[in-house]
Amino acid sequence: MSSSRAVSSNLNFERPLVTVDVVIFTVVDEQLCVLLVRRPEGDGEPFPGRWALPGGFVNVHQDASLQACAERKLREKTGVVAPYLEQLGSWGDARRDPRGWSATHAYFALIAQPAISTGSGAVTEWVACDQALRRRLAFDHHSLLDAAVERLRGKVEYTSLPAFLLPEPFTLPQLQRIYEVVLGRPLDKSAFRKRMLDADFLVETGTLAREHGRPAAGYRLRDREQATLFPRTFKAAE
Amino acid sequence: MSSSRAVSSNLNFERPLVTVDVVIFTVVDEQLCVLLVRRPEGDGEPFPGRWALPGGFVNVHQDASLQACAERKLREKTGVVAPYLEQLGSWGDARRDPRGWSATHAYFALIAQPAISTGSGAVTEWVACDQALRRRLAFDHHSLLDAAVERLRGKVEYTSLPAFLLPEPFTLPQLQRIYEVVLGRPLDKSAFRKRMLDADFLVETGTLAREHGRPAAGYRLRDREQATLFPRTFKAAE
DNA sequence: ACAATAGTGTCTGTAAGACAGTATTGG
DNA sequence: CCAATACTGTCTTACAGACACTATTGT
Repeated sequence: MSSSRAVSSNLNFERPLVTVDVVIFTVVDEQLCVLLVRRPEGDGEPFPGRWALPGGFVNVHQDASLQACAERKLREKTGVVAPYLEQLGSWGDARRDPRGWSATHAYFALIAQPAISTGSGAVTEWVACDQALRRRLAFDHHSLLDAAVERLRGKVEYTSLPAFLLPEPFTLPQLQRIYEVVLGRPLDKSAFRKRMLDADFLVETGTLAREHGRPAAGYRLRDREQATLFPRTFKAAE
Repeated sequence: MSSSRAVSSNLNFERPLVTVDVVIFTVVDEQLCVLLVRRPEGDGEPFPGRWALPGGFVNVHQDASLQACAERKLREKTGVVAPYLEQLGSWGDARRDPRGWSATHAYFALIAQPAISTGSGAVTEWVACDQALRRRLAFDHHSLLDAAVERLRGKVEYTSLPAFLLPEPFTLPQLQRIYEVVLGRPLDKSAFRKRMLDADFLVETGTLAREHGRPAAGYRLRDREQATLFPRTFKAAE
């Protein structure tokens, strides 16, 4: 397609740089964490040594689509193949990258556990979200991360999204903990259980023993492709 | 910024084409409509003569940002300056444009009325959404339009978005009609009014006379920058 | 007075939150 | 038996929906 066909209309104008960045969330020690990578120190590199979200240029010969590009970045950094992956939005202007007018396509991913923290050569680190937002990140990655956290927090109020942060099978008390971690407030056990089970997005898979106390029922997601919407938010807006 | 500074890192790879498309909604005759433009017939133009969403290449010298670019497209086609404008998402892959790997940033706008239907030279038309989705549109614009309609329909269930489709001041019965048009089902008057007034996003501006019957109270939006979220959807999910 | 439209009051059903209760495991 | 955790039942409250009612205009 992009090879030989002569096109008479004028395409000889300057094109922006096109990148994809991925905000990868997981939960470690009951804390919502995001994956950061260190920018290289090479000559001419923007923001050398700064922490940044994993990402990079779209390779028009390697990447079939933006989504495929995001999946590639995620795979390269974490080894995870089939995560929950959702487009977050795009950020593009003349000044966000010193190398020129650039537009980045941001995705956000929810994965179960840092399967491999160090994949390729780059230095990567899981950082608690609140802490990551206090660091001086490269480019406008503070904005991207902020938007991602806000979107996640918002959606947690009325979707099953947090279930994608847990390895399967999981128990309802575990899931409730995740909700509470992301929302930053406690939830009522009875209401939580009724809500999850009524939404009918979980499949029971047997009983899971824990260290102490009564074993809990194990569950997995009926559909790992998309989240379920609840008819209401958790607490009425005020 | 993009001028003279020598950068040693290698930027000599092929860059995708970067465009912005805008899905512009309005309501005409109690129908949700979208603005379409006819593709030019020139030699080498993709999809000559087909209907498409208004949009075009990002001009790195003219557009300060993607959002500014979308506002420019909207202004050029409709003359509208300050609409509700929200990013919809991005579509990018190797095949959507025959001229090469391209990525488009889609926005969706809600405006009050086709102030000027014909701005620049291009042929433009307001088309009812359902009908537009049955036409064969250029590029992957069917997908973009479909996503925009779905997003709008979805958000109408729990946000004040439809208010941006009306010229101010408007009345509650008018607003309810818009909700019903977009949702495609009738709503209860009492419940609707309670919900709108409780959400506290409207400001009363006096009384508006109509052709027949009792005059209605006029309202305008307290904040034209963003929509208000309701705590529940209109009808419980089933 | 009547048509037409705007706006209100009242009842009911549903579901979330609060919270106390019961159930099942290991030591 | 006790600690610890999982799960359930019951009561209350909030609010959306249904629907009948009242209010205000023009003719």
